[in-house]
Parts: sequence; C-alpha cells; structure tokens
Amino acid sequence: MDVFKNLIRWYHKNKRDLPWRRTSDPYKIWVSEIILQQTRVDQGMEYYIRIINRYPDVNALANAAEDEVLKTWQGLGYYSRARNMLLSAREIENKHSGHFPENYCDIRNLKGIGDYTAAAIASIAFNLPYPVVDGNVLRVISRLEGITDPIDSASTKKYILNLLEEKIDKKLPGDFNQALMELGALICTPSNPRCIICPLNVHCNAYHTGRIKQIPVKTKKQAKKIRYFEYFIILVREDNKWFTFLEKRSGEDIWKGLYQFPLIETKSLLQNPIEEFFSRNKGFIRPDDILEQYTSKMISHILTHRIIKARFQMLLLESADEEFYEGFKVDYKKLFSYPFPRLTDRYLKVFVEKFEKKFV
DNA sequence: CATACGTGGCT
DNA sequence: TAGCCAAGTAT
Repeated sequence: MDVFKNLIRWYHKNKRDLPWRRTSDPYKIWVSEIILQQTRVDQGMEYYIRIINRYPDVNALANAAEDEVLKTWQGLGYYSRARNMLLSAREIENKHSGHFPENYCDIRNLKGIGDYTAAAIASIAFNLPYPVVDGNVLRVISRLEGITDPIDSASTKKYILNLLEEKIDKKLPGDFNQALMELGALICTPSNPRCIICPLNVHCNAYHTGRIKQIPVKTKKQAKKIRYFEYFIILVREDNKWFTFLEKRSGEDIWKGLYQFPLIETKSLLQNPIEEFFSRNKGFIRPDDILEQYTSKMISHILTHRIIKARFQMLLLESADEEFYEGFKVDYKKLFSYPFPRLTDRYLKVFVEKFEKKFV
C-alpha cells in the first residue's frame, strides 16, 4: 500500500516552514506542542517566538516565576498549559538533571503531556515510532477509511491508533506524524476540504462514496451556560500615588492563576452591584468616600461552552480600609505587570483611554 | 465517560 | 449570526 508514501512525498513538497520544524531540540519541540494544543499555528506563532526568546532552555523556564510565565502566556487561553509547562520544566531540572527525558514513558509522565503530546515529542524529537492521534489525524483517517463511529469516543481513537501503529514509518515517524497532521490542516480540512488536490484522494473512502460532509461523525455538544461577573475597579490615592486592589484566582475554575479586580459572581444579573459589594465587604469602603463612580456597558465574553456577561464598576475613592479586604493593594503603575484574562485586558485598554488622565 | 478549560477565525 | 472547531489534558 503506497497511500502513505504519497502522503510523505506531498509533505516534503508542501509543508509549512515553521520555526519548530527547524530544530531538533526536544525542549523547543515540547514548547511548540504545548502551545499548539487546541490552538492554531497562526495564533500560537508569536507566543512560540516570545517564549523561546525569553526562556531559551529548560533551565531558564524552570527558574521563572509562575506570574511571569502566565504573563508571557496571557491571551493564549487554556492557562493550565502554562502552569503545567512550568511544573514540568522544574521536574526536568530536579528529577532528570535538566535533561529532557528521551523515552515515551518518562515524557508521558510529565504534567500537561497526554497521549498525543508524548507521541509527538517522542516521534519528532527522538525518532520513536509512536503515532499521534489528534483532531487532524482523526478527521483524515476517518474519511480515508470511511469510519462512521463518532471520533470523540475512546474506542474509535483506539482503533485509529492501532491502525496507525501498523502503518507508521518506523524510519521517520516524526515526518509520518507531521505529514498526517499537515494534510489535515491544509487539505483535509473540516469544511470545504480540497479533495481534488489531495494526495490521498484515490484511496479515500469518504471521497469516493460522497460522504466528505458526513465524516467525521461527532457526538453533540452541550449548550452554553451564562455566568455573570461584576468587577470593581477601586482606585484610592495615597501619598500622591494611585492604588487599586487585586485578587489571584485560585480553585479549579476558569483563569486559575490569573489576577482579577474584586469580583462578585452571580447566576443572574445583579440589580444593585455597588450595594451588594458594600454588604459583602463591610468596612472596606464606605459610600461617603466615593468621589466618582462609573459603570461600564455589559460585555459578553464568549467561550466554547460558556458566556460570561461582565461589567466593570469603577470607583474613585478618598480612602479604603484594606484590612477588611481579602485581596491585596497594588500600585496602579504596576497593574499591567499582572497576568489578566483577555476580557479584563481588553477592558483595561478602554479604561486607560477613558479615565487614566483623570487620576494619573 | 463526561465535563471543564480560552481564544479567535471561519462559515 | 450562532455554532463549529483548532497539533488535548486533567479530573
């Protein structure tokens, strides 16, 4: 069967020139694979450049502070990737003497590395014959083989993995894996695949049976739930300097490890947010101390399975009793050194335009 | 096995 | 436009 020979030939002729394809450094390949989890090349590219510049090797990353790594990752999403990458860098420093592990098992045991990423690093960096099964591969193979079982079920993934374990090029498994993914990214796309120029079209079951639009099959997704976030940007002047208040997000929830302004979360829209804030933070600020107050428009922040409806309350204050607040006080000038989710970062840019000249 | 986790581009 | 989905992982 020369199906995959055509694929490899196509890959060498058509592959994109990407920075992580110009190195054999497992560290850099690892960083690229973490960034590319659920993320398009176009979106991840600038982050890859930034991270490699800032942390050129495992040691540099291992010695970084979590806040700094998260700031570097700010805007990319799925922030546990950044936290786990840092944990794994430290693990490599401490338990592998700073040397990136070279076998599948040790790679797979690192935090943030699952079946896909372990196979990707093992094959690309160390030439080990582990097939990758990612979204591209599931789409390409299910079409090629005319698989109509849902590709998001474990059994279908296992079936495709077993199939590829037989087919994988043992000499150049990294190229084999990347060729399959590259085909999925450039030709065998989810919508409007370019079957006419596909190097596998002769052998493609879905193509020949007119089922390209029906395959792959996926089980249904659930509806979006709405969360309401009411933020309070509190500004206080002391000794001719402006301060605000922040909290670090913890717990198993969205944006863990990032920072936020004092927040009230509700399941429905708050009618009197300021009142609610006073009653929840007794002694922190007093209504009499408010010099100026502004309420932003409602901002809808759309996530895959969530809609966050957020609003920012800006309060300019005479004074505040920080002992009654659980977060911490920040010099306004240092605000932008903290990692924030996109929602906050976006609003902050509007905020600066609109208000900064009033008090800075 | 289902669900949570971000963001942005495309249809 | 609302929905889909992108080089997945952890729980």
